[in-house]
Order: sequence, then structure tokens, then C-alpha cells
Amino acid sequence: MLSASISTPPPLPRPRSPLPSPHSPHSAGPRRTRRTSPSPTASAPRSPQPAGPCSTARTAIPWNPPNVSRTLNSRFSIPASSINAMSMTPLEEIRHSCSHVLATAILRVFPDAKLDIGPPTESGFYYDIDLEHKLTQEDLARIEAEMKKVIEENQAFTRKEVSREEAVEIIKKVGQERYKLGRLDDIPQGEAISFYQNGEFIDLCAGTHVRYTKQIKAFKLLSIAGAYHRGDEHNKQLQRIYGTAFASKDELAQHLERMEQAKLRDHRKLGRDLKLFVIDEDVGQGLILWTPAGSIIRQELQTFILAELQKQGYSQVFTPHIGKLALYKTSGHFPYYKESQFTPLVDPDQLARIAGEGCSCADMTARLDAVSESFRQEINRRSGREVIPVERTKADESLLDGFLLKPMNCPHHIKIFASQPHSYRDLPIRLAEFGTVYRWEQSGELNGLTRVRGFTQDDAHLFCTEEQVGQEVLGCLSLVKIVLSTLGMSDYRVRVGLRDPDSNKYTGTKENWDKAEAACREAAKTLGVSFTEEPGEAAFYGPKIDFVVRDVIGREWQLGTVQVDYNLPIRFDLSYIGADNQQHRPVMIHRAPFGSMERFCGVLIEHFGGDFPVWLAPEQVRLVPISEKTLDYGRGLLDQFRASGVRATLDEHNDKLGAKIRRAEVDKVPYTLILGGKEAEAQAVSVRSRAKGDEGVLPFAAFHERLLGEVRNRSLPDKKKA
RNA sequence: GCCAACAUAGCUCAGCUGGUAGAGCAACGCUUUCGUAAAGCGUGGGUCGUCGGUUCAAUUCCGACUGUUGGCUCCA
Repeated sequence: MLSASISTPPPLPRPRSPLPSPHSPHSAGPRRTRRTSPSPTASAPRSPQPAGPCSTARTAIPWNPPNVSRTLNSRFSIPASSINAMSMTPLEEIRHSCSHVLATAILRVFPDAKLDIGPPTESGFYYDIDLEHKLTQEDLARIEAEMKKVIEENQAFTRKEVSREEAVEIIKKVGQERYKLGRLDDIPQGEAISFYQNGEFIDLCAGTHVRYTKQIKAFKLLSIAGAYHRGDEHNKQLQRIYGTAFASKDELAQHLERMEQAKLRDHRKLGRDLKLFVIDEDVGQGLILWTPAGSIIRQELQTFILAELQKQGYSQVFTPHIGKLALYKTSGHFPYYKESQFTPLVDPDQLARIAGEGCSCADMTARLDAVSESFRQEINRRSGREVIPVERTKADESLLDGFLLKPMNCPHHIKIFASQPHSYRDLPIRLAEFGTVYRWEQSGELNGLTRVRGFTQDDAHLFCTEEQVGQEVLGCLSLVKIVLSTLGMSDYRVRVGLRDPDSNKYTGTKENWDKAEAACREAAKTLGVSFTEEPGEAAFYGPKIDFVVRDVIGREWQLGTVQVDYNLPIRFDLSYIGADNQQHRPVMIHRAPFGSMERFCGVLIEHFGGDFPVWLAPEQVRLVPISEKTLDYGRGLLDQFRASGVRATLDEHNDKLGAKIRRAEVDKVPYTLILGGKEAEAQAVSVRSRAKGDEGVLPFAAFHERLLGEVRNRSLPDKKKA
């Protein structure tokens, strides 16, 4: 969901998997869009995974690079060239070796287990095994105990290079043909084939390893998960055991402690504790109900970005939550992406009519998907190629129309643009909307605020000339940068998706692409942060720039995105009149600095750990009278705060001061004002800030001014006291 | 969608091998009128996620469903 999804669909019906087959021995392995292992720290290093897994030669990377995000519209992988199995760090060697120890132990406990692969990951390691027996927590304990024995035996790791024939022999001898032979096939001809042996266990493996098992000083098995062989859901699902290992017991303990701490920042927990949002089973999975407190945060963010948009010459628009199916057939989104859309709505009359015709479910689907011959010809003519195949056409009278809960906002905005003729003098036209979109995410993928089925993008579509693309992309990036810097978010990475030079799947001319890519690259350079260029990761319609952040458990999420699009202007036949009095095709830019408000807020909650800056805090000030005697003084101050727009509350509970202060701290209110007789006397307040604790007494007016200043400046909270 | 685990009061959790439920916090009431992270006493609150099965008896055992969590797949 997110942000990203503002992009447009491909011009062609395309195969379900446009990616290189993970089975291809020369591919970089299954591409994935999410990390492979839980990582407790958001600050974990981002370097490309340098290590290769077991059971693979160094150029075949059948495991999943961790440095990838679950993003919506992009899949990216680590190029094989960036991965060198021979350059493992010492920690990776420990983890990689630990995964061999795990395999050794598994085979002792379950001799019939068939092994697949067991690489190190960013925060640990795993091994994928095929086993009839369903592993349980108790099995994990047994395996862990056996692993300790293997380590205690202090087995030496020895490397052996063999010929392909010998390799087959060894694999057969140890009865691991089921997956290992396939892994052997992945190793390109001419590459060295090596095995590593420790004790009785021998494994096809490029290395490297520690020298003795006793060098694994601290490890822990963490969890069991299902994982498809080679990451392909058509393959058998294997059992994956995750674990982690460190150079010392202390580091392991620290790591586990960090994982525990991270859980306290989890936006799902904080969202419940601070009453920011709820998800109700009766409303539906992945559908966010923003409570009053959470709505304040979202509203403040919107107000903030709205002011920035105004400065940059955007126009605000509103569009409905649904649109006709035909609209999305023109855009090309339907039916190619219908698995990730809510089922179309068909009006009652049509439903009654087709029911009368005895229309089956399959008929209905076919008639919803179909287009008329004239429509097909028109879109193909505009696109200059066969983007809608003849098989999709049906006679006009059998066509069925309906409405789609909109999965993206672009078609609506395009229709606003197209509603009038435009001169080149009008451009760029920038149409912005907090547009709510709906996507049918798989149930297993839903996650708090970060992966939902209905979300609001801070979306906008810019219509400009080709010459203006560079400047406009720059403007979009500056918006993203303003957002991130205002919120003190510096822990993100930037990805520039470029076209694959060897592929011809892209729309548009080479000249346009060169220009657009150069614009993206140049624009990214101005960010002052490092970015990765990822060839083959462009959308088919244009290059893009994505901002990716991590949540507390280390999962990456795409937030802001800027995408250049040559495709939709063609499909919708957009034009403007140039200085030469001829019609020209505008270029579109899709962009969303936050991405989705839901996902952004989820990440933001974790970023601040619930300690929001004053301007965002749902409750900015808590007034705490020491006793009932100063309640009236508190009520007076409350009125003054509210009159000036400050979100303040008065604690009228009949509790001791300490209890009221504790409550304010637990509620993470930035400022608590203690009101006793002395303060009332002097029209003053005793200030206690969340960040610094007791700050002493200030005249009310002085504090009020300071507070308003912090709100105005969108000041970030001070570092919390230890 | 797939694999696995989990689902007891608003929250955090207890409840051994079946005999219809408890604690702390929160809420509410009373007492207390308090100076920087938890005053005392009392009260209310649960059809143990839903539906079905086994049983004399199910929160407990079995199944399905729903939801959550961690992975996998997907992600316009």
C-alpha cells in the first residue's frame, strides 16, 4: 500500500511473474521485496549483504537479500555482482557457521530431514528444511541442546573443492539430493564447487566459516516459519528455523534486550496505549479507525504539508472514493491488478438483468473484464502497440460495467486535467489531494498501520512539459526532504529506480528516458544523502525515487515516492498546446511525500516512541493542581490555553501529586504544569517537561509564549533525560 | 493466500491432568487535600473470540470459522 502505489499499471497484460525465474541458474536468486529476518534495531547497517549462503556457489545467490523493503510498486534486489561469498565479516562467519551447526543438530534429531539452504542474515541466520514432522517449540529446545553439544565437540570446519561429478556423488551419499542437486545446478560452469564439513555433517557451501565450532560463543534459536522453496509460492513450503548468533554472550543478551525494547516502541502497542487508532474486527481487517487523539496527529501533518504545497503552487482537489470500471480499463489497472483490488460494485439493475440471464460467476467476471472492440482499437492506437489483446473484447451488449473502490487517485486527477484545454503557459499543473484508496492486500500481509486495506495518500499529480520534468522532480524531492527534516527523520535510504538497459519492456522513447533518468539522478544528488541506483527497478513507464525507512523490528517500508510517468498521458490521450501551436503530450509526475498517512503515522509513532513534538502531540499540556484548592486556578489557565489553540487538559482526579504526574508521564504529555498555592498566587506555573523533568517555576504568560513558539516552529523534542 | 503460534475484564496476565473464573492496573464511589513517576477502603465489570462436536459436565479436549503475531508469497 502506500505511497508507492500511486503508480500506474503496465500498458500490456503481462505474465504473472515478470521477473527472471528464480530457478535460472544465472539469476541473482529469488527476488524479494522484504527482508528475510527479524532485526531488532532500526539502525542496523544497510550495506548490501556481502555473504553467500550455504549450498550455493558464490555467484548464485539463492537466498534473500535482507536489504530490501516491502514496498508497493517496486521489487528490487541486490545485484549479484555486489555479493561476494568470499568476503564474510567475522560476525557473518559466526552466523553462517551456526547455521551449519543447526543443520548438524537437525540431522541428528531428525535424520530424514532434507536440507535446502542456510545463510546468515542481517541479524542472524536461518536454515530451510523439508521435514514431515511439524516442528514445535519443544523441538527447537531439543535442537538447541544438540547444537550446544556440537559446539562443545569443537568440530573443525574444513573446505573441500570438488568436481561437479564428485559433488553429485557426495550429495547422493549423504541423501540430500532433493534440494542440494538443484542448488548445485545453480553454480555456473567454471565456478569452483566447494563443500564444508564439520564433524559428520557436510554441506555444499561457498563459505566462509569459522575454524572451529567452539568459536560460536553465543547463539539462540528464535522462531519457526514457513518459507517457500526458492521463494516461489508454487514450490513446496519448507520449515525455516531462524536464529541469531554473536561473538559473545553479552552481545547476544544486548541484542535480545534491544528486541524487547523495540517492542515497547511498536506503533501497534503505542497506538493502543495512547489511544491513537483502533482496528475493529467488525469494520474489517486493515481498515483504520482514527480516534480523536490519532486524528490530531494526522490532521497536524496534513495542515503542515498543505502549507508547503501552497508555497509550491499546488492546487487542492477532491475526488470520490469510487470510479467506473471503464476508467480503470483506460488507465490499464483493470483487470490486470484485480487480485489486489476490492471486487467491483455492480449496480442492482445490471445484477438483476444478468441474474435473469442465468449468468454464472465466471461469466460475470469475464464480462466485467472485457472491453468493446472500438475501445480496444482506440487504446491500442493511442499506445502505438497492441496493449489490449483481441481476446479481451466482447460484443457491446454483453459488457458489464461497475464501479471500483479506487486503488489509486491518478485517473480521477487526470480527468480533472483533461476537462479543459491547456496551454503550455498553464504548465505545470499540480493537482493535490489527500486521496483515500483501497487495496485488497492479502490477509497475511496486513500489519498495524503500515500495511492496510484502506489508506490515504498525500497524493498529487503534476502535468508538465518534458523540459519541466527535472525541475518538478526537484520540487517534489524538496517536499519530501522538508517533511523528513521537520520530523527529524534521518534514518532512511533513497533508491533511484532506473530502467534495465537489456530490456525493452519500457514505454516511451530512449530520449525521454535518458532525460528522465538524468533528472532523477541529478535530483537525488541534491538531497545530500547517499542513494542507490538500481537498474531494472524503474517502473515500466518511467524512473522513480523512493524513500525507504525501517520500523522497530527492522522491516523496511517505502514512504515517500516520486515517479515519472509517460504512460498514462498516452492512454488518456492528454495534450496541451505548445508555443508552436501544435498539440503536445504532457508528462506526469506522481508523488507522495508521506506516502500514505497511515503508514507514515505508524512509522512516525515508532520514530518518536510516542513522545511527539509539541506541535503533533494530541495533548500538549496537562494541568495538575496539587489539590482541589487550586482547581479553579487550573480551570482559568485551561480556558486561556484553549482560547489560544493549545490542546490542554486539567487533571481533576482526587489523587496525590505523584500519582497525577505519573499519569501524565505515562500518557507522554510533553508539558505538565503543577499548580499549587504559590503558583496561583503569582499567576505562575511549575513546569515539568517530558524531556527534562522539573524545570522550575515560570510566569504563566512566559510559558504560554514559549509553548506557542515551539508549536509555531515545529520544534523537535529535546533528547530525553536518561 | 501459505506455514506456525496465540485469543480469559478496558490493559497486562494467572487459572495443574475437564466440575461454568481470579490478580494488578484502569473505571466508579467514599475517605484523604496532598509539591514532581503509583494514598487508603470499597463497588461495578467477563455468555473465557464465534459456531459446532465429544462428555453427566468444556475456558480446559477435538473441528471449522474469525482475528492477531512472526515468517513466506504478493504489493499497480
